Amino acid sequence: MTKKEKILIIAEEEFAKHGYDAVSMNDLVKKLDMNKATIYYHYKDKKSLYQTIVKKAITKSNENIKKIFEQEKENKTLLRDYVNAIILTIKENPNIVPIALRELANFGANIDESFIPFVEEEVSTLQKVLDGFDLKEEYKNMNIYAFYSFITGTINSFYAIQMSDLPLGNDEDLKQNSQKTLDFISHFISNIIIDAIVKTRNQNEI
Amino acid sequence: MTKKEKILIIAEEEFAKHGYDAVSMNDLVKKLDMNKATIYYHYKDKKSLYQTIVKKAITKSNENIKKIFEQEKENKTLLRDYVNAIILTIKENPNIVPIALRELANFGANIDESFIPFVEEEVSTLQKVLDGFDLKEEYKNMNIYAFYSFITGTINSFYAIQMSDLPLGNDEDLKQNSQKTLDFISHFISNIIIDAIVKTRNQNEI
DNA sequence: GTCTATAGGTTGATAGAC
DNA sequence: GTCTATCAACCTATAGAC
Repeated sequence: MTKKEKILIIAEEEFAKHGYDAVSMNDLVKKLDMNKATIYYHYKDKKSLYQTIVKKAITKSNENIKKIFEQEKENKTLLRDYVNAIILTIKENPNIVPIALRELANFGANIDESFIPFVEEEVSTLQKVLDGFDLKEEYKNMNIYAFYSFITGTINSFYAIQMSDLPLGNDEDLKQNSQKTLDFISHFISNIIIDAIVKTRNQNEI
Repeated sequence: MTKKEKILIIAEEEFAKHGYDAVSMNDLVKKLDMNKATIYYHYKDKKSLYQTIVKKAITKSNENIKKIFEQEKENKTLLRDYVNAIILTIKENPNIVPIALRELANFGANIDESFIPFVEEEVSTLQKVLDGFDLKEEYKNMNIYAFYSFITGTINSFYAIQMSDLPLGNDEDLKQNSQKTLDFISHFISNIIIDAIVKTRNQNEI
Protein backbone atom coordinates (compact mmCIF):
# COMPACT_ATOMS: atom_id res chain seq x y z
CA MET A 1 0.00 0.00 0.00
CA THR A 2 1.38 3.44 -0.92
CA LYS A 3 1.49 6.28 1.59
CA LYS A 4 -1.12 8.08 -0.48
CA GLU A 5 -3.54 5.17 -0.07
CA LYS A 6 -2.78 4.80 3.62
CA ILE A 7 -3.56 8.48 4.21
CA LEU A 8 -6.93 8.03 2.52
CA ILE A 9 -7.86 5.00 4.63
CA ILE A 10 -6.94 6.45 8.01
CA ALA A 11 -8.39 9.86 7.18
CA GLU A 12 -11.69 8.27 6.17
CA GLU A 13 -11.83 6.38 9.46
CA GLU A 14 -11.17 9.53 11.48
CA PHE A 15 -13.52 11.80 9.52
CA ALA A 16 -16.28 9.20 9.80
CA LYS A 17 -15.78 8.76 13.52
CA HIS A 18 -15.37 12.38 14.62
CA GLY A 19 -16.45 14.56 11.71
CA TYR A 20 -14.51 16.91 9.46
CA ASP A 21 -13.96 19.77 11.90
CA ALA A 22 -13.12 17.58 14.88
CA VAL A 23 -10.21 15.95 13.05
CA SER A 24 -7.04 18.04 12.76
CA MET A 25 -4.18 17.39 10.41
CA ASN A 26 -2.09 16.90 13.55
CA ASP A 27 -4.43 14.09 14.62
CA LEU A 28 -3.91 12.43 11.27
CA VAL A 29 -0.13 12.83 11.56
CA LYS A 30 -0.20 10.98 14.89
CA LYS A 31 -2.43 8.16 13.63
CA LEU A 32 -0.42 7.82 10.44
CA ASP A 33 3.01 8.13 12.05
CA MET A 34 3.90 10.31 9.09
CA ASN A 35 5.05 13.87 8.57
CA LYS A 36 2.44 16.55 8.04
CA ALA A 37 4.19 17.91 4.97
CA THR A 38 3.93 14.45 3.43
CA ILE A 39 0.15 14.60 3.63
CA TYR A 40 0.22 18.02 2.01
CA TYR A 41 2.47 16.69 -0.73
CA HIS A 42 -0.18 14.10 -1.70
CA TYR A 43 -3.31 16.17 -1.05
CA LYS A 44 -3.64 19.87 -1.76
CA ASP A 45 -5.40 20.69 1.51
CA LYS A 46 -7.67 19.22 4.18
CA LYS A 47 -10.82 19.87 2.19
CA SER A 48 -9.64 18.13 -0.96
CA LEU A 49 -8.55 15.13 1.11
CA TYR A 50 -12.07 14.91 2.49
CA GLN A 51 -13.71 15.39 -0.91
CA THR A 52 -11.63 12.56 -2.31
CA ILE A 53 -12.99 10.30 0.43
CA VAL A 54 -16.61 11.26 -0.18
CA LYS A 55 -16.29 10.86 -3.94
CA LYS A 56 -14.79 7.40 -3.56
CA ALA A 57 -17.65 6.30 -1.30
CA ILE A 58 -20.38 7.63 -3.58
CA THR A 59 -18.79 6.06 -6.64
CA LYS A 60 -18.62 2.65 -4.97
CA SER A 61 -22.28 2.87 -3.95
CA ASN A 62 -23.30 3.63 -7.53
CA GLU A 63 -21.37 0.68 -8.88
CA ASN A 64 -23.13 -1.72 -6.53
CA ILE A 65 -26.54 -0.36 -7.45
CA LYS A 66 -25.89 -0.55 -11.18
CA LYS A 67 -25.03 -4.24 -10.86
CA ILE A 68 -28.58 -5.24 -9.97
CA PHE A 69 -29.70 -4.90 -13.58
CA GLU A 70 -26.77 -6.86 -14.93
CA GLN A 71 -28.06 -10.27 -13.92
CA GLU A 72 -30.61 -12.51 -15.65
CA LYS A 73 -33.55 -10.71 -17.26
CA GLU A 74 -36.38 -12.45 -15.43
CA ASN A 75 -35.18 -11.37 -12.04
CA LYS A 76 -38.07 -11.40 -9.58
CA THR A 77 -36.13 -10.01 -6.66
CA LEU A 78 -35.23 -6.57 -7.98
CA LEU A 79 -36.46 -4.59 -4.98
CA ARG A 80 -34.68 -6.84 -2.50
CA ASP A 81 -31.61 -6.56 -4.72
CA TYR A 82 -31.79 -2.79 -4.58
CA VAL A 83 -31.96 -2.74 -0.79
CA ASN A 84 -29.19 -5.31 -0.65
CA ALA A 85 -26.99 -3.24 -2.94
CA ILE A 86 -27.14 -0.43 -0.39
CA ILE A 87 -26.50 -2.91 2.43
CA LEU A 88 -23.54 -4.41 0.53
CA THR A 89 -22.02 -0.95 0.08
CA ILE A 90 -22.13 -0.44 3.85
CA LYS A 91 -20.70 -3.90 4.50
CA GLU A 92 -17.79 -3.12 2.21
CA ASN A 93 -17.27 0.25 3.87
CA PRO A 94 -19.17 0.95 7.11
CA ASN A 95 -17.66 4.46 7.30
CA ILE A 96 -20.15 5.52 4.69
CA VAL A 97 -22.94 5.60 7.29
CA PRO A 98 -21.60 8.32 9.61
CA ILE A 99 -20.24 10.25 6.62
CA ALA A 100 -23.65 10.25 4.94
CA LEU A 101 -25.37 11.26 8.19
CA ARG A 102 -23.01 14.20 8.64
CA GLU A 103 -23.48 15.44 5.08
CA LEU A 104 -27.23 15.14 5.54
CA ALA A 105 -27.00 17.15 8.77
CA ASN A 106 -25.27 19.89 6.77
CA PHE A 107 -28.17 19.80 4.32
CA GLY A 108 -25.51 19.08 1.71
CA ALA A 109 -23.95 22.53 2.14
CA ASN A 110 -20.42 21.24 1.54
CA ILE A 111 -21.33 18.79 -1.21
CA ASP A 112 -19.54 19.35 -4.49
CA GLU A 113 -22.08 19.81 -7.29
CA SER A 114 -20.41 17.09 -9.29
CA PHE A 115 -21.77 14.55 -6.79
CA ILE A 116 -25.42 15.28 -7.57
CA PRO A 117 -25.74 13.05 -10.66
CA PHE A 118 -24.64 10.11 -8.52
CA VAL A 119 -27.46 10.66 -6.06
CA GLU A 120 -29.93 11.24 -8.87
CA GLU A 121 -28.95 7.99 -10.48
CA GLU A 122 -29.54 6.03 -7.28
CA VAL A 123 -32.99 7.56 -7.01
CA SER A 124 -33.94 7.04 -10.63
CA THR A 125 -32.76 3.43 -10.45
CA LEU A 126 -35.14 2.93 -7.54
CA GLN A 127 -37.91 4.39 -9.70
CA LYS A 128 -37.05 1.96 -12.50
CA VAL A 129 -37.24 -0.94 -10.05
CA LEU A 130 -40.68 0.11 -8.86
CA ASP A 131 -41.94 0.63 -12.40
CA GLY A 132 -41.65 -3.12 -12.92
CA PHE A 133 -44.28 -4.01 -10.32
CA ASP A 134 -48.02 -4.02 -10.01
CA LEU A 135 -48.42 -1.40 -7.31
CA LYS A 136 -51.57 -0.47 -5.40
CA GLU A 137 -53.24 2.52 -7.02
CA GLU A 138 -52.22 5.05 -4.33
CA TYR A 139 -48.54 4.17 -4.66
CA LYS A 140 -48.30 4.46 -8.42
CA ASN A 141 -47.16 8.08 -8.40
CA MET A 142 -45.36 7.99 -5.11
CA ASN A 143 -42.74 10.66 -4.25
CA ILE A 144 -39.61 8.70 -5.07
CA TYR A 145 -37.37 10.81 -2.82
CA ALA A 146 -39.61 10.01 0.14
CA PHE A 147 -39.30 6.36 -0.72
CA TYR A 148 -35.53 6.65 -1.11
CA SER A 149 -35.35 8.44 2.26
CA PHE A 150 -37.36 5.63 3.79
CA ILE A 151 -34.81 3.04 2.70
CA THR A 152 -31.59 4.93 3.41
CA GLY A 153 -32.86 6.80 6.47
CA THR A 154 -34.04 3.63 8.18
CA ILE A 155 -30.81 1.80 7.45
CA ASN A 156 -28.55 4.62 8.64
CA SER A 157 -30.52 5.34 11.79
CA PHE A 158 -30.89 1.71 12.84
CA TYR A 159 -27.25 0.98 12.08
CA ALA A 160 -26.06 3.94 14.17
CA ILE A 161 -28.23 2.90 17.13
CA GLN A 162 -27.07 -0.72 17.00
CA MET A 163 -23.37 0.13 16.62
CA SER A 164 -23.51 2.74 19.38
CA ASP A 165 -21.96 2.06 22.79
CA LEU A 166 -25.13 3.36 24.39
CA PRO A 167 -27.50 0.73 25.83
CA LEU A 168 -30.11 1.27 23.11
CA GLY A 169 -31.64 -1.53 21.04
CA ASN A 170 -33.36 -4.56 22.51
CA ASP A 171 -31.82 -7.40 20.49
CA GLU A 172 -28.50 -8.56 21.90
CA ASP A 173 -27.71 -10.56 18.77
CA LEU A 174 -27.62 -7.36 16.74
CA LYS A 175 -25.85 -5.07 19.23
CA GLN A 176 -22.50 -4.04 17.75
CA ASN A 177 -22.73 -6.84 15.22
CA SER A 178 -22.45 -5.05 11.90
CA GLN A 179 -23.21 -8.04 9.65
CA LYS A 180 -26.30 -9.23 11.54
CA THR A 181 -27.64 -5.72 11.95
CA LEU A 182 -27.40 -5.04 8.22
CA ASP A 183 -28.94 -8.36 7.21
CA PHE A 184 -31.77 -7.83 9.66
CA ILE A 185 -32.62 -4.30 8.55
CA SER A 186 -32.45 -5.35 4.91
CA HIS A 187 -35.19 -7.94 5.40
CA PHE A 188 -37.16 -5.63 7.65
CA ILE A 189 -37.33 -2.91 5.01
CA SER A 190 -38.00 -5.18 2.04
CA ASN A 191 -40.87 -6.89 3.83
CA ILE A 192 -42.54 -3.66 4.86
CA ILE A 193 -42.31 -2.32 1.33
CA ILE A 194 -43.75 -5.47 -0.20
CA ASP A 195 -46.56 -5.68 2.34
CA ALA A 196 -47.41 -2.02 2.00
CA ILE A 197 -47.28 -1.13 -1.65
CA VAL A 198 -47.56 -4.26 -3.78
CA LYS A 199 -51.04 -5.58 -4.61
CA THR A 200 -50.55 -9.09 -3.26
CA ARG A 201 -47.70 -10.46 -1.25
CA ASN A 202 -47.32 -13.49 -3.42
CA GLN A 203 -46.89 -11.55 -6.49
CA ASN A 204 -43.52 -11.36 -4.84
CA GLU A 205 -40.74 -12.16 -4.61
CA ILE A 206 -40.39 -8.74 -6.10
CA MET B 1 -35.76 37.90 26.48
CA THR B 2 -32.74 37.62 28.81
CA LYS B 3 -29.21 37.41 27.46
CA LYS B 4 -29.00 33.86 28.77
CA GLU B 5 -32.01 32.87 26.63
CA LYS B 6 -30.70 34.72 23.59
CA ILE B 7 -27.38 32.88 23.83
CA LEU B 8 -29.22 29.57 23.86
CA ILE B 9 -31.32 30.41 20.80
CA ILE B 10 -28.48 31.67 18.62
CA ALA B 11 -26.09 28.93 19.73
CA GLU B 12 -28.68 26.27 18.88
CA GLU B 13 -29.10 27.74 15.43
CA GLU B 14 -25.34 27.78 14.80
CA PHE B 15 -24.64 24.33 16.22
CA ALA B 16 -27.50 22.88 14.18
CA LYS B 17 -26.30 24.54 10.99
CA HIS B 18 -22.55 23.93 11.22
CA GLY B 19 -21.98 21.35 13.95
CA TYR B 20 -20.35 21.62 17.36
CA ASP B 21 -16.71 21.76 16.23
CA ALA B 22 -17.30 24.15 13.33
CA VAL B 23 -18.77 26.81 15.61
CA SER B 24 -16.30 28.82 17.70
CA MET B 25 -17.18 30.93 20.71
CA ASN B 26 -15.91 33.87 18.64
CA ASP B 27 -18.50 33.06 15.98
CA LEU B 28 -21.20 33.18 18.64
CA VAL B 29 -19.86 36.47 19.96
CA LYS B 30 -20.20 38.01 16.49
CA LYS B 31 -23.73 36.67 15.92
CA LEU B 32 -24.81 37.69 19.41
CA ASP B 33 -23.10 41.10 19.43
CA MET B 34 -22.13 40.27 22.98
CA ASN B 35 -18.90 39.89 24.91
CA LYS B 36 -17.31 36.47 25.10
CA ALA B 37 -16.92 36.62 28.86
CA THR B 38 -20.66 37.20 29.13
CA ILE B 39 -21.31 33.83 27.51
CA TYR B 40 -18.90 32.21 29.92
CA TYR B 41 -20.63 33.91 32.81
CA HIS B 42 -23.93 32.21 31.91
CA TYR B 43 -22.57 28.87 30.71
CA LYS B 44 -19.63 27.06 32.26
CA ASP B 45 -18.01 26.13 28.95
CA LYS B 46 -18.79 25.40 25.32
CA LYS B 47 -19.71 21.78 26.00
CA SER B 48 -22.23 22.56 28.74
CA LEU B 49 -23.83 25.19 26.48
CA TYR B 50 -24.29 22.52 23.83
CA GLN B 51 -25.57 19.93 26.31
CA THR B 52 -28.17 22.41 27.56
CA ILE B 53 -29.42 22.78 24.00
CA VAL B 54 -29.66 19.03 23.39
CA LYS B 55 -31.40 18.41 26.70
CA LYS B 56 -33.97 21.09 25.98
CA ALA B 57 -34.75 19.59 22.57
CA ILE B 58 -35.09 16.04 23.89
CA THR B 59 -37.31 17.17 26.76
CA LYS B 60 -39.63 19.01 24.41
CA SER B 61 -39.93 15.98 22.15
CA ASN B 62 -40.88 13.80 25.11
CA GLU B 63 -43.58 16.21 26.21
CA ASN B 64 -45.21 16.17 22.79
CA ILE B 65 -45.21 12.39 22.66
CA LYS B 66 -46.67 12.00 26.13
CA LYS B 67 -49.59 14.19 25.15
CA ILE B 68 -50.98 11.65 22.71
CA PHE B 69 -52.38 9.52 25.53
CA GLU B 70 -53.95 12.47 27.32
CA GLN B 71 -56.90 12.82 24.94
CA GLU B 72 -60.17 10.91 24.88
CA LYS B 73 -59.89 7.21 25.69
CA GLU B 74 -61.39 5.79 22.52
CA ASN B 75 -58.86 7.44 20.28
CA LYS B 76 -58.64 5.59 17.01
CA THR B 77 -55.77 7.61 15.58
CA LEU B 78 -52.97 6.79 18.02
CA LEU B 79 -50.36 5.81 15.45
CA ARG B 80 -50.96 8.89 13.32
CA ASP B 81 -50.84 10.91 16.55
CA TYR B 82 -47.46 9.42 17.40
CA VAL B 83 -45.99 10.29 14.03
CA ASN B 84 -47.56 13.74 14.25
CA ALA B 85 -46.08 14.30 17.71
CA ILE B 86 -42.63 13.86 16.19
CA ILE B 87 -43.57 16.11 13.28
CA LEU B 88 -44.94 18.75 15.67
CA THR B 89 -41.68 18.73 17.62
CA ILE B 90 -39.78 19.50 14.42
CA LYS B 91 -42.26 22.21 13.43
CA GLU B 92 -41.75 23.88 16.80
CA ASN B 93 -37.98 23.56 16.48
CA PRO B 94 -36.55 22.52 13.10
CA ASN B 95 -33.00 22.66 14.50
CA ILE B 96 -33.67 19.32 16.12
CA VAL B 97 -33.24 17.55 12.77
CA PRO B 98 -29.59 18.40 12.03
CA ILE B 99 -28.71 18.08 15.72
CA ALA B 100 -30.19 14.58 15.85
CA LEU B 101 -28.44 13.59 12.62
CA ARG B 102 -25.07 14.76 13.98
CA GLU B 103 -25.48 12.89 17.26
CA LEU B 104 -26.47 9.80 15.31
CA ALA B 105 -23.36 10.17 13.13
CA ASN B 106 -21.31 10.16 16.34
CA PHE B 107 -23.03 6.92 17.32
CA GLY B 108 -24.06 8.82 20.46
CA ALA B 109 -20.45 9.07 21.64
CA ASN B 110 -20.99 12.50 23.20
CA ILE B 111 -24.45 11.84 24.56
CA ASP B 112 -24.81 12.32 28.29
CA GLU B 113 -26.10 9.08 29.89
CA SER B 114 -28.90 10.99 31.54
CA PHE B 115 -30.51 11.40 28.10
CA ILE B 116 -31.04 7.68 27.56
CA PRO B 117 -34.30 7.34 29.53
CA PHE B 118 -35.82 9.97 27.25
CA VAL B 119 -35.06 7.94 24.15
CA GLU B 120 -36.22 4.76 25.81
CA GLU B 121 -39.51 6.39 26.70
CA GLU B 122 -40.14 7.45 23.11
CA VAL B 123 -39.50 3.91 21.95
CA SER B 124 -41.61 2.23 24.64
CA THR B 125 -44.45 4.65 23.93
CA LEU B 126 -44.34 3.53 20.31
CA GLN B 127 -44.56 -0.07 21.53
CA LYS B 128 -47.59 0.80 23.65
CA VAL B 129 -49.26 2.38 20.62
CA LEU B 130 -48.70 -0.75 18.53
CA ASP B 131 -49.93 -3.04 21.30
CA GLY B 132 -53.39 -1.58 20.83
CA PHE B 133 -53.78 -2.84 17.27
CA ASP B 134 -54.59 -6.07 15.52
CA LEU B 135 -51.29 -6.61 13.71
CA LYS B 136 -50.47 -9.19 11.07
CA GLU B 137 -48.84 -12.21 12.67
CA GLU B 138 -45.32 -11.46 11.42
CA TYR B 139 -45.33 -7.96 12.88
CA LYS B 140 -46.49 -8.92 16.37
CA ASN B 141 -42.99 -9.23 17.82
CA MET B 142 -41.32 -6.69 15.60
CA ASN B 143 -38.00 -5.11 16.60
CA ILE B 144 -39.30 -1.84 17.98
CA TYR B 145 -36.01 0.00 17.49
CA ALA B 146 -36.10 -0.87 13.79
CA PHE B 147 -39.62 0.49 13.65
CA TYR B 148 -38.61 3.63 15.53
CA SER B 149 -35.66 4.07 13.15
CA PHE B 150 -38.04 3.74 10.23
CA ILE B 151 -40.17 6.64 11.47
CA THR B 152 -37.42 9.01 12.63
CA GLY B 153 -34.87 8.07 9.97
CA THR B 154 -37.32 8.64 7.12
CA ILE B 155 -38.46 11.99 8.51
CA ASN B 156 -34.94 13.30 9.14
CA SER B 157 -33.54 12.16 5.79
CA PHE B 158 -36.44 13.45 3.72
CA TYR B 159 -36.51 16.73 5.61
CA ALA B 160 -32.79 17.29 5.06
CA ILE B 161 -33.07 16.58 1.33
CA GLN B 162 -36.07 18.89 0.88
CA MET B 163 -34.57 21.76 2.91
CA SER B 164 -31.20 21.46 1.17
CA ASP B 165 -30.10 24.04 -1.41
CA LEU B 166 -29.08 21.19 -3.70
CA PRO B 167 -31.43 20.46 -6.62
CA LEU B 168 -32.63 17.17 -5.11
CA GLY B 169 -36.29 16.25 -4.68
CA ASN B 170 -38.84 16.23 -7.47
CA ASP B 171 -41.79 18.06 -5.89
CA GLU B 172 -41.48 21.84 -6.17
CA ASP B 173 -44.27 22.40 -3.66
CA LEU B 174 -42.20 20.75 -0.96
CA LYS B 175 -38.76 22.18 -1.79
CA GLN B 176 -37.60 24.35 1.09
CA ASN B 177 -41.14 24.48 2.45
CA SER B 178 -40.79 23.14 5.96
CA GLN B 179 -44.51 22.92 6.78
CA LYS B 180 -45.57 21.14 3.60
CA THR B 181 -42.61 18.77 3.68
CA LEU B 182 -43.39 17.72 7.25
CA ASP B 183 -47.12 17.27 6.60
CA PHE B 184 -46.37 15.23 3.50
CA ILE B 185 -43.87 12.90 5.14
CA SER B 186 -46.18 12.41 8.11
CA HIS B 187 -48.95 11.07 5.87
CA PHE B 188 -46.50 9.08 3.78
CA ILE B 189 -45.16 7.21 6.81
CA SER B 190 -48.51 6.65 8.49
CA ASN B 191 -50.03 5.22 5.33
CA ILE B 192 -47.16 2.83 4.68
CA ILE B 193 -47.30 1.57 8.24
CA ILE B 194 -51.03 0.99 8.13
CA ASP B 195 -50.90 -0.72 4.74
CA ALA B 196 -47.98 -2.90 5.76
CA ILE B 197 -48.57 -4.10 9.27
CA VAL B 198 -52.26 -3.83 10.16
CA LYS B 199 -54.58 -6.66 9.16
CA THR B 200 -57.08 -4.58 7.21
CA ARG B 201 -56.86 -0.97 6.15
CA ASN B 202 -60.31 -0.13 7.38
CA GLN B 203 -59.68 -1.34 10.76
CA ASN B 204 -58.08 2.06 10.72
CA GLU B 205 -58.09 4.93 11.38
CA ILE B 206 -55.48 3.60 13.71
C1' DG C 1 -23.52 41.15 34.91
C1' DT C 2 -20.71 42.94 31.55
C1' DC C 3 -16.54 44.48 29.88
C1' DT C 4 -11.03 44.61 28.24
C1' DA C 5 -7.06 42.27 27.86
C1' DT C 6 -4.55 38.41 27.54
C1' DA C 7 -2.77 33.73 28.59
C1' DG C 8 -1.51 29.40 26.71
C1' DG C 9 -2.27 26.28 23.31
C1' DT C 10 -3.73 24.42 18.60
C1' DT C 11 -4.86 25.11 13.86
C1' DG C 12 -4.00 24.65 8.57
C1' DA C 13 -0.44 25.36 5.72
C1' DT C 14 4.39 26.17 3.70
C1' DA C 15 9.48 27.23 2.78
C1' DG C 16 13.50 25.04 2.18
C1' DA C 17 16.97 21.22 3.28
C1' DC C 18 17.94 16.51 1.94
C1' DG D 1 9.02 12.18 -1.71
C1' DT D 2 9.94 13.02 2.86
C1' DC D 3 11.61 15.66 6.43
C1' DT D 4 12.43 19.90 10.15
C1' DA D 5 11.17 24.16 11.48
C1' DT D 6 8.19 27.70 11.56
C1' DC D 7 4.27 31.01 10.68
C1' DA D 8 0.14 33.84 11.35
C1' DA D 9 -4.39 33.05 12.63
C1' DC D 10 -7.31 31.16 15.51
C1' DC D 11 -8.98 28.57 19.58
C1' DT D 12 -11.13 28.02 24.63
C1' DA D 13 -11.08 30.06 28.75
C1' DT D 14 -10.15 33.39 32.60
C1' DA D 15 -8.33 37.25 35.64
C1' DG D 16 -9.55 41.46 37.11
C1' DA D 17 -11.63 46.32 36.40
C1' DC D 18 -16.08 48.53 36.58
